[in-house]
Amino acid sequence: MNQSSPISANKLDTSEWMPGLSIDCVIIGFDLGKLHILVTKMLDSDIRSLPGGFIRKDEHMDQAACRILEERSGLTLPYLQQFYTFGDVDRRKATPVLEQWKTNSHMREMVSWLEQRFISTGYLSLVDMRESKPSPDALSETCSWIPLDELPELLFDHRRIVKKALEHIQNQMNYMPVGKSLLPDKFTMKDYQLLYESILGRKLDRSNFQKKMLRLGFLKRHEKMRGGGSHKAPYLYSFHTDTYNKLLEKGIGYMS
Amino acid sequence: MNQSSPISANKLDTSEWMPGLSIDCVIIGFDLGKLHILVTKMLDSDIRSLPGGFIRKDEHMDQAACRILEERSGLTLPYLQQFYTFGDVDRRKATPVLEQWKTNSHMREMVSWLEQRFISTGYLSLVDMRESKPSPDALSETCSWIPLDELPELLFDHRRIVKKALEHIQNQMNYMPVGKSLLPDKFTMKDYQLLYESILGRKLDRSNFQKKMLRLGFLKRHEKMRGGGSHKAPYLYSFHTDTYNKLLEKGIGYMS
DNA sequence: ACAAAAGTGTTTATAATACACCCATGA
DNA sequence: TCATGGGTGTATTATAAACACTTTTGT
Repeated sequence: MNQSSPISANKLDTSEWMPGLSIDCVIIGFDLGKLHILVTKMLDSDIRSLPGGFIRKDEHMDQAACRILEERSGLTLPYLQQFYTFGDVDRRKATPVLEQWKTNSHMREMVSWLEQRFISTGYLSLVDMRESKPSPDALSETCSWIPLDELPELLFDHRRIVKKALEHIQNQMNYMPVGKSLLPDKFTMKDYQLLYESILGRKLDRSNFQKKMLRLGFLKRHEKMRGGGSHKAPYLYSFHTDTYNKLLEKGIGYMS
Repeated sequence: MNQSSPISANKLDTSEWMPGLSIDCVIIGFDLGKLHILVTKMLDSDIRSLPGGFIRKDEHMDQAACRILEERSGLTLPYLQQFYTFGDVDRRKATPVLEQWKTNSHMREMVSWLEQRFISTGYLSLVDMRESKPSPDALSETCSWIPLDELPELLFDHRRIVKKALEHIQNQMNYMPVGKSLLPDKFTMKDYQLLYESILGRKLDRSNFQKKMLRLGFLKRHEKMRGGGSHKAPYLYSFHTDTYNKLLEKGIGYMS
C-alpha cells in the first residue's frame, strides 16, 4: 500500500499537491524475448491502469515520477525520462470504476479529486524486470508485469500513452541505454538481438547484428553458457559501462 | 493588446483557467540566412520573454498553444508541436519585474497569479516570418523578431527553453517541414542550404546538398532569379507539397 | 578577362545488406 | 550423424563525403 499520495488512506490533503497535473509511468521490462509493461489492476474492477500519481507542490516533476516509479517497482536510480504531455480535455472519460467507487462513502472525496481535469505527463522507464518488486498503490489490488503483446484494456487513455511511449523508444533507442537497462548483467547476443527486434518490431540479420555490436566495442565477452540445447553454446556478454555511455551520446546505430 | 487571458484588463477570473500550468512558445522564423525567434518585451522593463499563456479549463492544451501563437504572430495553421514540459520547482525565480509590478495596485492580483508555481509545456512553431504580424500581449510593450545569435537575457528559464527547442529541431528536423514552414514560397538552393546550416550549426557541402535535395524529388524548379551579383543566376525552387509530405513521414535525410 | 557563385560530374570511403561457410553440441 | 543454433567471412550495394570541372553573370 502506498504512503504518500493525495488519495492515501482516507484523508485528502489537496493543499500539498499540484491540481490538474498528473504523471503516468510506462515502465518497460524485457524477459523471454518479449517486452513487458508494469500495470496495476484497479480495486473492485478488472480494468488495468498505468502506475501514476501526482506532484507535490514543492517537488520537481521528475522527482515525482521517480518517487512513483520507486513506489511501484521498488527500483531506485532507473532510466527515467519524460516523453510527452497529454493535454486532451476529455482524457479521462467517465468510467464505470469511478461510479462504483462513489458508492463507497469514504472514497467519495478521492473520486472528486480524480474527477477533475488532469493534464498528464508521460514518463518512460526502462528497468531490469528481475530486479523489480512490484507493489500496488492505494487504488489498486495488484501490480504486475504483462507482456506487451497481451496488453488488456487500460484505464482512460492509457493505451494511447503506451503507444506513444513505444514510438518514443523506437525513435530514441540509439540514444537510450536500452541494453544496459533492460538486460540482466550477463546476456547472450541472441537476447540482445531479440531486444532490438521487439523494440523495432522487425527481424534483424543475426550475422550483421553480431558484427555491428562487437565492432562498436562496448561488449565484454565472458565464458560460454552451457546447456541450452543441442547446438553450439553461446558466449555471455556484459556492457563495458564507460565505453557504452560514451557511445550513447553519439548514438548507437542499429542496422540490418 | 490581448483579449483572452487570466491577466487581461484588470479582472482576474482564475476559475476559467487551469492553475499551475502554462505554455511557452518558441516561435522560429528564418530570414537573411539566420534563424529568428519571436520575443516580447515586458512592460516597465528591458527584459524579454517568450510568448506564453495559460490553458482554459475546457480547452485542449494544443489548442491553447495554437491560440497563443495566433494572438502573438497573427498566423493560423502553423506548424506547431510540443517538445518538452518543464517541471522544476523554482523555474520562476523572483524577478525584479514582478516586484516592480506589485507597486502598481491594479496589477497586484495578476502578480499573485503569476507568482504561483507553474509547470510549463514548451511548444515549438516554425513560421514564415514575412507572413507574420507580431503583436504584444497584456504584459508586454512590444513583440518582435530577434536573430537567434543576438538573443538577449530572457525571463525566468526561457533561455533554457529556447535551448531545448533548438536541440529538438536538430534531432527531429528530418521529420519536420522545416523548409516548407520557414522558407517563402519560392527560394534558392542557397537559402535552403543556409537554413539547414543554421539549424545544424555547421557548414554543409554545397554540391552534395544540391544533389541530395534534387534527387529526393520534392522540389519544383522555376525560372532563374535575375539580379543578384556578378555571377550565374540561381534557379528558384518551391516544394511539391504532396511528395514533400510523403517523404517527411519516412524522414528527409540530410547529409554532408 | 576575371571573379564569384551556381550547376553538374567523378572518385573515394564508409556503411548496410545479403548470404555463404564452418563450428560446437546434444539427441 | 544430423539438425540446430552460434560465430565468422565475403561480395554487393547504397550512401556519404571530398573535390574537380564547367557555366553564367556583372564589372
